[in-house]
Amino acid sequence: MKQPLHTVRALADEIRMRAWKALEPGELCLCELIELLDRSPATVSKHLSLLRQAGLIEYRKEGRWHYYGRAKYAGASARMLGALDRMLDGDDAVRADKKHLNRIQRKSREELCQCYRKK
Amino acid sequence: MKQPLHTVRALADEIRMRAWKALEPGELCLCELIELLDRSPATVSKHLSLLRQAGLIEYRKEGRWHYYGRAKYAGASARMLGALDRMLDGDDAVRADKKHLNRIQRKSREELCQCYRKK
DNA sequence: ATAATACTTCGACAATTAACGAAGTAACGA
DNA sequence: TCGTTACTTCGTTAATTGTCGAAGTATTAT
Repeated sequence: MKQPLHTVRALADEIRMRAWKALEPGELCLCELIELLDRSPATVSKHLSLLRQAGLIEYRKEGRWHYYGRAKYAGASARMLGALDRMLDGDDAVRADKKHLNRIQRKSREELCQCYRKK
Repeated sequence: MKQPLHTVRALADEIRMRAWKALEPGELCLCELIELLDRSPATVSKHLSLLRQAGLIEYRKEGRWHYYGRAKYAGASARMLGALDRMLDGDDAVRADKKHLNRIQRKSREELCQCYRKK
């Protein structure tokens, strides 16, 4: 039961499912995900660490920035996750996130990460 | 986000994932699932009602017995659930359940459903 | 050095969920 | 009709999970 359950549980949360889907085209910096998901840095960080524990995403540090991206999947996992991607393509929230992410990525680094200075 | 999340959440529990997998070959009576999953009737019934709300299983009544079986899936859902089935095939707990279920199904109706008389 | 930035981890609290006994319902049997 | 059986729903309790502020860490800037 271990691995499939672990994988499914990791995706069984709105924030984590949206984050995972947002990483389909490529890696993102945490600050972009914070802005996209509209949660505190601590919360987003914790969700991503959960996805990481499940082996669904990886991350690399580049100076101060932490980039998260999908892991490589194989076998039945890959097929399951691929099918889930297709299920999510039609979803309203996912499409809203896509638009939102486009706007976010047009911003500069200075405009982003405002979340740390906001108060 | 609605449907895919609903589906994934329904499966994000050990008992429900085992129940769902146990229904792959065909429908089962609740008392068989109670014996298999080793939980109280109330607990098993509630888990199955959750799977039903997610559209993953259906049930029909035949006299006093309630038979649960998988729903028909289509499109990306079908592919996702099919891949999940393959992921689960290798799992130890799933294989133990298969053996256990074989033994359970050799029992008569009178031997089964002892769970209601046990105390 | 010192200060700021971009995060993560910790600790606390609130909300959600799993579990089951007890009470309720529907079907069958005497 | 009255009891029994097979189950569901309800109500409570315990455990888990989501959330975020505060404190901690690593990296860059001055």
